Amino acid sequence: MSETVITYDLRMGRWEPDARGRLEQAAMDLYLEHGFEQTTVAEIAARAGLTERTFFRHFADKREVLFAGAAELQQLLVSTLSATATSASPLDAVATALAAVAPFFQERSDFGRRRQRIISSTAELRERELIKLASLGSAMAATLRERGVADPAASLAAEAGVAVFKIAFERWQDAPVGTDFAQVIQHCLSELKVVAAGA
Amino acid sequence: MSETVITYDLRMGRWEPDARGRLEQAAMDLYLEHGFEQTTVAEIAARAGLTERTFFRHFADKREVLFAGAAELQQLLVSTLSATATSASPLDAVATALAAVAPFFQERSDFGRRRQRIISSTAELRERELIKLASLGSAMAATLRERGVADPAASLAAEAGVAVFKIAFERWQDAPVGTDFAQVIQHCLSELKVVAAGA
DNA sequence: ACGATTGATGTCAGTCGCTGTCATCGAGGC
DNA sequence: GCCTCGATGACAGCGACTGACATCAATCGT
Repeated sequence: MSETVITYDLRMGRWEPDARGRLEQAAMDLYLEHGFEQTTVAEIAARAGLTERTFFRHFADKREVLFAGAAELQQLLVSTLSATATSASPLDAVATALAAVAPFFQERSDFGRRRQRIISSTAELRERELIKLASLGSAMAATLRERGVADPAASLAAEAGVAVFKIAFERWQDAPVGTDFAQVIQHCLSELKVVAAGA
Repeated sequence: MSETVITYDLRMGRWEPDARGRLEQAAMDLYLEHGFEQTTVAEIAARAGLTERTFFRHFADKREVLFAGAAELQQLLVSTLSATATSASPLDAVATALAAVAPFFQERSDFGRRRQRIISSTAELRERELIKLASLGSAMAATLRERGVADPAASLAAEAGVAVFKIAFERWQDAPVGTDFAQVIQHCLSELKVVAAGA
C-alpha cells in the first residue's frame, strides 16, 4: 500500500504496527546503502524488527517490495481510462489516462527518484519493472476492448501508450525539479504522432 | 550461438562435442515435459551428460538457455537497420528492419512455437523476454541516433517498433501455419499509424 | 615423439532466495 | 476471563548460483 500515509488505528503485527511499511522502508534504505544484490532479506527483516519468514509473507520475493504501489497504480489507470470519453481516439484516451496519473508520481518525486536509482542499477529489477509496465499495457488494452476498440488497435494503442510513458518518465526524471510530468507525456505523445505520420 | 548448424571440426568438451547445444536441447525438452519450474538445472545437465557447474559456465542462469539466439538477432536487426535508406522515416526504417528478420523466425517456426509455449507459461521467463525486447529497442534507438534522428523521436520510433513486433508476433503465432510474418508486421504497423493519426 | 600449456570440465563447499510446517503469541468476540 | 483467529517466530529443507581447486584432453613447441 502506501509508505507514509498509514491508518495507524489498526495495530497489525504481534508487536509494533505496520510491519509491511517497516519492511518497505528498511528495504529501500538498505538497497540504497549497499545495493540490491548485496542486501540479504534477513538484513531487511532484522532492520524492520522481524524475521526473514515474515518478509516473504508480505512480499512474494525480494524485488516485489519495491513495487508495492503497482497494483494501486494499475487500478487508478484503468478506472481513469474507463471514465474517458469514448469520443476520443484510443491512443488519446490512453495518453489522457496516463497524464491523469502523473500527479501520483509528482507527489512522490523524491521517493520515486531513489526508487528508480535502485531499479536502474540492477537488471533483475529492470525485468520486474518491465513486466509491471506490460501488465499496465494489458490492462489498458482490455479496457479499450471493453469500450469497443477492436484488436490489434486496442493492443497497439495500449503498448504505444506504455512506450510513451516509459520515455516520458525517463525524460521527466532527467528534467529540472518541478517539471510537469503530464506535460512531458503529452509532448512525447505528439512526438510519437509525428513519427508515426511518417516524416 | 546456433543450435543446429555447428562447426563439428573443433572438438569442444572433454568428451562429446557441442556441450552448449546439448544443454539447450536438454533444457527445452525438460521444460516442455515437466515445466520450467519443475525442472532442476541438475536434471538438465545430467541429460546432457554434464554437471550442474558446467551448465552455469555456458549460461548465466536457468532462463538464459532459452535466449541463446537473442544476441544474434539483435546484431542482425541493428545491421539491417543501419543499411536501411536514410530517406525512410524512423518508424518505417524500424519496421523494415523488423520485417527483414521475419525469416529468422519463419525458418524456425516449430522451434519458436515450443519455445514460446514455455515462456508464456512462466512469469519469470516473460520477464526475461521483455528485457531482451527492451534491449532490442535500445539498440535500435541508438542506431537511429547514429543516423541523425533526434530524441525522443529515435526512442519512440524504436519502442513503437518493438510494440508492433510484439503484437505482430502474437498474432502470427495464432495465425494459420505458413502465414507470412513480415506481412503481419506491416499490417500492424499500418494499424499503428491509423491509431496514432487519431481517427 | 613428448613434455608443457591451455581450456573445458568435474568436484566440493558454501551462500542465499524461497517454501512448508508447526508452535506461539496477541487481540477481539463471546 | 476463555477461545478463536490472524500474524509472527522457529526450524528444516530445496534449489539456484558462485568461488576455488583439481583433472583431463587436445594442441603447441621443440
